Amino acid sequence: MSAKGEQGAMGMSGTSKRNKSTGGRTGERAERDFFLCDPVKLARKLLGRRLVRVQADGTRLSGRIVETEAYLGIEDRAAHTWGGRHTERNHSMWMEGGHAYVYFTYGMHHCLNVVSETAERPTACLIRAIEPLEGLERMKEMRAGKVAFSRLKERDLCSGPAKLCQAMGIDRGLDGEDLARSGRLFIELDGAVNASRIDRGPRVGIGYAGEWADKPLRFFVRGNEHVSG
DNA sequence: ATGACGATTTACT
DNA sequence: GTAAATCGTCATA
Repeated sequence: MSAKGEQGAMGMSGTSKRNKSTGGRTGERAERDFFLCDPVKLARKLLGRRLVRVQADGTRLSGRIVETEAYLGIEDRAAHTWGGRHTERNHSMWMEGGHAYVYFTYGMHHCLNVVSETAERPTACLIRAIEPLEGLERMKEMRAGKVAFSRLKERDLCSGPAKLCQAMGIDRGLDGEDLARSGRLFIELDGAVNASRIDRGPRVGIGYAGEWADKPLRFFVRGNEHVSG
């Protein structure tokens, strides 16, 4: 495919330095072509990358993506676009790759997807977990209220699709956001994960999807503490 | 207009 | 381990 933004291009040897909690250096940003591939490829490519959320007051929150799920669109019974469904809620899944699809569920939770492929194919990747890197204190505040502030551990902040949305202040106001252009929500390319460190398994919470429930479309960084479940 | 249902999380036995 | 919370969305009527 395109030369830019492909997997494995980043420094693999131990010399690359990782900037922790204070976000001094900014990484190279994911451009449009990064997202224009099938959702399984994107789910793997997203692992290790940095999800960045810049809040209204300028606070920068970020985390390393460690768990994703691919949703294959019309044929995929577990996908919101199954059978060609195109509704008000899932409209963003019918946008070009690189847009955000944020939906509300269970009457209280939001989940973030990264749309893949072109507008003709309504596919996406669910971001299921990130490892917090920047703005941990702010994330803690955002999460507090549900869980007693003092009892919140780092691994409680973003180890689930709705938790990370709460921690980063992601809701339907960011539905349809273009991650390739937005200043509020985007992906930085530091830290691709080697294929040998990626495990896969069935997707979570879609038992209703018949044969599609068993397909191994969930990807995660093996052994990472922030992976859900 | 209405009823059933979640791509989840938390608290509790 | 199980169950409650809680309401926007969608299919059906």
